[in-house]
Amino acid sequence: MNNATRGEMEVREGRTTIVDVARRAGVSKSTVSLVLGGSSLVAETTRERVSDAMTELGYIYHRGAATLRGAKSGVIGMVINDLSNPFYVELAIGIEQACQGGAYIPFLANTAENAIRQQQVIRSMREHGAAGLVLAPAMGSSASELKPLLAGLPVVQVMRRLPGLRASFVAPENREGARKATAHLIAVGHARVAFVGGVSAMLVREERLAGYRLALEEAGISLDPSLVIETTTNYSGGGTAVPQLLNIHEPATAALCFNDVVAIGLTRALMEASVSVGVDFDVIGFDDIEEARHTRPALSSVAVNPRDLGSRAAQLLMRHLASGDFEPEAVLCPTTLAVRKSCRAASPYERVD
Amino acid sequence: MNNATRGEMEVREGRTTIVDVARRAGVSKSTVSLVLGGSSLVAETTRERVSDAMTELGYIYHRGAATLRGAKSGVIGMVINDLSNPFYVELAIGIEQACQGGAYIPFLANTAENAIRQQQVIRSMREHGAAGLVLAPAMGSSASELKPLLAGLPVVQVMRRLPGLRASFVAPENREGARKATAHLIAVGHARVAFVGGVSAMLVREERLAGYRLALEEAGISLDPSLVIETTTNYSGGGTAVPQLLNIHEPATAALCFNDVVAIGLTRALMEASVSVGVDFDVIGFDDIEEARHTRPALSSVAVNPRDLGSRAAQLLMRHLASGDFEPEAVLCPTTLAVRKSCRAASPYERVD
DNA sequence: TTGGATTTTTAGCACGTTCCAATTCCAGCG
DNA sequence: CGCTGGAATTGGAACGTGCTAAAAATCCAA
Repeated sequence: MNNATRGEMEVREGRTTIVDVARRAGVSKSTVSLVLGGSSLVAETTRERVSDAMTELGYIYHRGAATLRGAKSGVIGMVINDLSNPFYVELAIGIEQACQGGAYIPFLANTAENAIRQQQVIRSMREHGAAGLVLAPAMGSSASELKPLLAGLPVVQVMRRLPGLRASFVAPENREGARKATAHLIAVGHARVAFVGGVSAMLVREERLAGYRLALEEAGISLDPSLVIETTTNYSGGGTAVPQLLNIHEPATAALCFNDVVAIGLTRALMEASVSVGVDFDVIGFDDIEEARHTRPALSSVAVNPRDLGSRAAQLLMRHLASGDFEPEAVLCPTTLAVRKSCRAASPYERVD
Repeated sequence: MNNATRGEMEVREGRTTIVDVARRAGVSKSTVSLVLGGSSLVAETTRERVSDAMTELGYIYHRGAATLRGAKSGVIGMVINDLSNPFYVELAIGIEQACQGGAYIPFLANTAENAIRQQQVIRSMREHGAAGLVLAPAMGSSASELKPLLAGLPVVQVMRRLPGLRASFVAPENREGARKATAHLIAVGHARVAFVGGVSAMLVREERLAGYRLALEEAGISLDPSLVIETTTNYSGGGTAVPQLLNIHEPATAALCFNDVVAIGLTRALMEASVSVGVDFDVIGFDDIEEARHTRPALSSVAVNPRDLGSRAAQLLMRHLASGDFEPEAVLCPTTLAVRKSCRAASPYERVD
């Protein structure tokens, strides 16, 4: 058996290439390339012969070799700050869904709120030729450290905006959502409404707090700084606020919380202190996570719809990619107030369940 | 201004390459390559000069071009069946953590239990040169459809095993966990213990059911088929089981559930039917998700520790990659029984909170 | 059959990197 | 001064794919 005939049978050492397929199908590699590109220049019978050869040999397209020639990779990177937070998981799923059927496949990486890791991950995505990025920036990361890494790459920021970074931005209407919720609490009769959760360094909190202030102002209620309470943003954080809400001269009778997790923590602590939430004290959260529907009493919340947010971010990115125009754009997504048992209802916000 | 001098100043059109860096640093491209590889063959001063040139030009390594020469990409793919399930998110985080500091960066893709999408995603990962895969197979996918796609690629399956696929496998000790939990219910005095949730097609359920059977057998209790109840695996599924548990000749007094979500649904439905869980009726779930700690009464559960599972899967994959030996291996992770308020406690399982 | 128009296929180069062998450099030695 | 040998650097040849210009094949009407 000589080399020539063995060449036909032999399973080639390395990866099967376009040339192997071409040999098997009895055409040139260029024809195979045309088939891969779905060109109409190739005859139906030839196309089939080539396709068969590909499946027979288990051919796998080599994107690295393609990007070498300047082809776009078809990958968009999702760089997410905290996957242990269900909110951001929903966001990621929204991005993914928007990519369905489109020309892009999304790959997800978690930075776990770690700026160093965020750099690694972005670098790695670029090295692999990602066409664009949806970025939910990690806490403590700055525009200056990311600028050189992101140069020339279309980026859409979600939820958090890095001041100084020239890139598109998609976020919920934090201010308007907080205003609506606070106004609702005032409308059902509360005069002492608190704002609970988060620390002052957080940009998102500033926006929500601004909405809270605006609603008070509109109702002619002057802001009492002792009713704005900073806490850690977890279950226990909500609990720690209880004494500051109740053990004061004029106790608060309602609270808008920075997010649902804080609100749930607050609710539990109030119930344990024999304050009946939804009757003696009204609570509204923010984000409307899945759990809000399942706690007792069910938590009212400003619904942000993270899937929608993710989906819009992805769509914006794909628009940038399709047009080649990376001019930054800002998209604000409307919020809705979901009123449940944890606060009183009144028109136009009736209970949703 | 002639071309030669302009060449120095000009910002090159496309991507900055290793050659641009070499020119800037006044060395050959080979030297730059050596610096990139961290070779000890290059003098310290030269290395610095090259590094400076790289940052000045904003050079980004082109992995595609590298893999062309046979270099490994340093990427491992996590193909996960359902990211809207917190359990699998934890699993993914475990994989990620195990990769920290290692030579590999994990990229995550969600298949949403969709076999077609799973194929696309795996194909895409291979096209980008993933060195290996951690795969949590989508429901309804089969070994035969994946075999050609996975040929030659080291793969570690987690949680679910595709019969017929020659690949490593990492899973919790489902059988032993279910046995322990059932034995505990029997030990605290129950004679009528039910198994609730899932449908018979699910392999994982079969394993857990086997452990349940084994515990009954060990206690000399004969299996009552009417106490093995199939339901959908969601909150409402647990609720539908209540009549079948209570409206029979000898009602069940305890239940081991297929997973925590079913168990929580069952608990709610029982409480609404005025059956006090943890007093009149004992419930144990499976997986020990975060929510188990937060529902009232807190849910007892067989803790699977998904992070550990993910981390072991990643470690196994990296061992395969390092050794080049892809001989399949099976790893079973021990489970622990976390006893909380939803069932009675007894030595050696005292309440954990 | 012929000439031109149209369809189909081909050969060859470019891309950014790594590997290999070859070359230069330099200090130390006889 | 030439020689040696190790350290440092270099040039060139791949690698697998996409694109382009051009060759080849086919078709059609006269």
